[in-house]
Amino acid sequence: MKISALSQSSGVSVATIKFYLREGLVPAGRLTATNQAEYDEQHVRRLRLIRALKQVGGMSVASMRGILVEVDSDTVSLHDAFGSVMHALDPPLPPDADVELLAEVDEVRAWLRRRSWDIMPEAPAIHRLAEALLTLRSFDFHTRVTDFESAADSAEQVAELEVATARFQPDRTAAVETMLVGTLVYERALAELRRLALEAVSARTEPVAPARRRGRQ
Amino acid sequence: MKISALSQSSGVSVATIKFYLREGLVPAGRLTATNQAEYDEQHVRRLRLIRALKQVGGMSVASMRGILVEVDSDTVSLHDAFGSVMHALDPPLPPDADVELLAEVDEVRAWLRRRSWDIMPEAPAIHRLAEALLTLRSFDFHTRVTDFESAADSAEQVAELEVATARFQPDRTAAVETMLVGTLVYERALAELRRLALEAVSARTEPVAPARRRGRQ
DNA sequence: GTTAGTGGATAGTGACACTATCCGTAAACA
DNA sequence: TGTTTACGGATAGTGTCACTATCCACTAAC
Repeated sequence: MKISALSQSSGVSVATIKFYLREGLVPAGRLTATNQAEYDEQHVRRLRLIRALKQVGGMSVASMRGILVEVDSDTVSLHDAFGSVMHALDPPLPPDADVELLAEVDEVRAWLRRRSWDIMPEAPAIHRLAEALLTLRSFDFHTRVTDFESAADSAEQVAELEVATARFQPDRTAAVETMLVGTLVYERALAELRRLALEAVSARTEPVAPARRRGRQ
Repeated sequence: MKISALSQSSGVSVATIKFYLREGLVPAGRLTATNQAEYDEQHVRRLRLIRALKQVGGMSVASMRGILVEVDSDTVSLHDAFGSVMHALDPPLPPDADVELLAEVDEVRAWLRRRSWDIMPEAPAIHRLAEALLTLRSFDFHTRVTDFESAADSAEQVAELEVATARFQPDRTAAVETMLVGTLVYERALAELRRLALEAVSARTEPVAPARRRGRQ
């Protein structure tokens, strides 16, 4: 497969593929001459992944490069690879953490321990969750981690399915790519589900007058 | 309060406030002379909201303007205002929808009907959810809306709390702003929770050897 | 009366994600 | 065999975005 065929089967323009090659998002093809290279299904899959990360995850080229380096590196266990990708997904932590945030982080960690969730102590998601909880509190939501038991149960349920699907993949790279795309796209799906729940609850709380009633779907 | 004081109490630079004023993200102050204006708490609150939308929601100035127009417009009911903001949050739908997507949209709508969720038929979230489900399926996840019953239950639970908190606000603008920030920040929090769940499930599925075991938090 | 700060306008900056062009070479076709 | 097309690789250019800097006439504060 030459570059124009790769462009055809991925829907990405030749110029853009060249750009991604330069940026190291897509591995180079196998050279058959000074100006001819062979690309394969691996490259098509990679371009599909890049499109998903960009469109659904809103990721920048720089952060995709960071993630894809983790995808391609062969760490010892698949779990380690998942972890690296997960940690690379969250933006790096700023070094300045105030007391309030640290206290919240401790609460989250204690909650995780009670749930028997085995998480790396330095997982960025812990900090990001604590941060979000603090922001919520500054906007009048009296939310604590402990209010998330039911949400955690349902997240765990979906996670089982995702991990199973990822582990079912034929090779390691495909497994990590599946985990990555699953993380982001399920996130999007569940966020949209939440928005629908908000609209439904708001409608129930303040029923719409019959005259102006929206048609039911 | 003059602009330098507003800058102080919001942590946003004077130059940036001027920029937001030009862009219509922040309402103009009350002019007391040709070159003097008064700002108040409303402006501080707005700047805090903008920071949250930008940092947590990753929103662009253009989309924030679109949202904030909805926040400031006084529609008839609070529910309508919530709806407008919700619909403005999702990017506008492309006019080209293929058969596959439309079928998925129908499935989502049928599911919503079964759940008795009263949603506007044209809610962008329906399309976005259908889109995400299709993407998941193209990546080996055999996911259907009906797999989200438990997730929907827990989303509904959190939504109750959010709507109650928003309705508790003193004035309409504050209520809509609260709903908006709640939508995005809870989304972030639940996404991080999900990432933790994935790490926990992955660890459980492939236990880490004791020698390399990460310390429990 | 001097100086610092103000609202408002305009121009400039740096990052980002491509996109276009050029080059020497190789493949595909006539 | 010649000619056209496509290739890989390099470099330069483009449009958008979110500020940022500078300038101006003017006012407030010391």
